[in-house]
Amino acid sequence: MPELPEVEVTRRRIAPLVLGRTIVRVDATGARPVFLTRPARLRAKLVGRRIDAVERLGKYLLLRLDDGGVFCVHLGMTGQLVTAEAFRGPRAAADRHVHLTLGFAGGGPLLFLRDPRQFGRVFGLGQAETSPRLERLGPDALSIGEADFSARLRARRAAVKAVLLDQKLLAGVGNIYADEALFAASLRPTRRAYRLSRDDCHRLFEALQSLLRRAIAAGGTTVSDFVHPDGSEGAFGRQCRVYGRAGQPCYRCGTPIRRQLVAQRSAHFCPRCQR
DNA sequence: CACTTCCCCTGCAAGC
DNA sequence: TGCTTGCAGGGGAAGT
Repeated sequence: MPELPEVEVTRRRIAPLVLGRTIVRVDATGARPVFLTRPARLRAKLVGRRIDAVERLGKYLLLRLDDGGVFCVHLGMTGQLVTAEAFRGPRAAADRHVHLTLGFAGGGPLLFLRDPRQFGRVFGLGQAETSPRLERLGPDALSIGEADFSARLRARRAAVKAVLLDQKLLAGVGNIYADEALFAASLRPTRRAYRLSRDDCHRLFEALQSLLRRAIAAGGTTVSDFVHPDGSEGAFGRQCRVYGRAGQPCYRCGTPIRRQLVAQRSAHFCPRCQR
């Protein structure tokens, strides 16, 4: 599922395709839950606008428009922002999971939002508009400093896994990278955040930073449905140490990896290496 | 306020 | 084989 690295990879790949281009076509298929801004209104906000910047905040993609507005995209769990070359079997027009198509002036490629489970969300903001969804977000996981990270973690009593997943605290971390970072820092997902030592926080911070950067460099993780805009897959999945490995031996000590629900989400960890 | 539980949606795997 | 059931998950809303 797209987390910070996958969204960042998507941002880097679509930026050269859409930057400076003017949107001339917005096809939206029905009133799906993905449209926080209804299709007709979204069309009115986007058609004729030029894309001046492609930014990312946590797991949100922000396409800045030439009138000061912003087109916001969250890929949810199975969302993909892809061009026509990503479609191998059914063409885009016949794909019932394509909810939005953007066409650009001057021969730019079509950009499709495809999302089978429809947990993704799109919305448009006018120049003076703000969104509580964006305002709620904590600092981006790649730009936060260690002192702020530690202070925020230790202010919470919940399980450290649940805290890492809380976007109000830290934006961008999802289930895969939370599990992998906790493994790299030798911390159990169930540890209470406020009981972490300075050294625990230090190791977790370093593990998370390193992990996110390596994942971006590898093109993200293809678990579930994430693909690049051209349909190719991320290569980081092969580097997972615990995620999706329940019952298989820990790469460090051989103990079977355990899966346990934490905050209603499956947590994967090594019961021997992580304390 | 802090934290937990439930729910949206579809594809896939497991069970009968 | 073909059906049903359960599970996966981001994050908002409702509940404790």
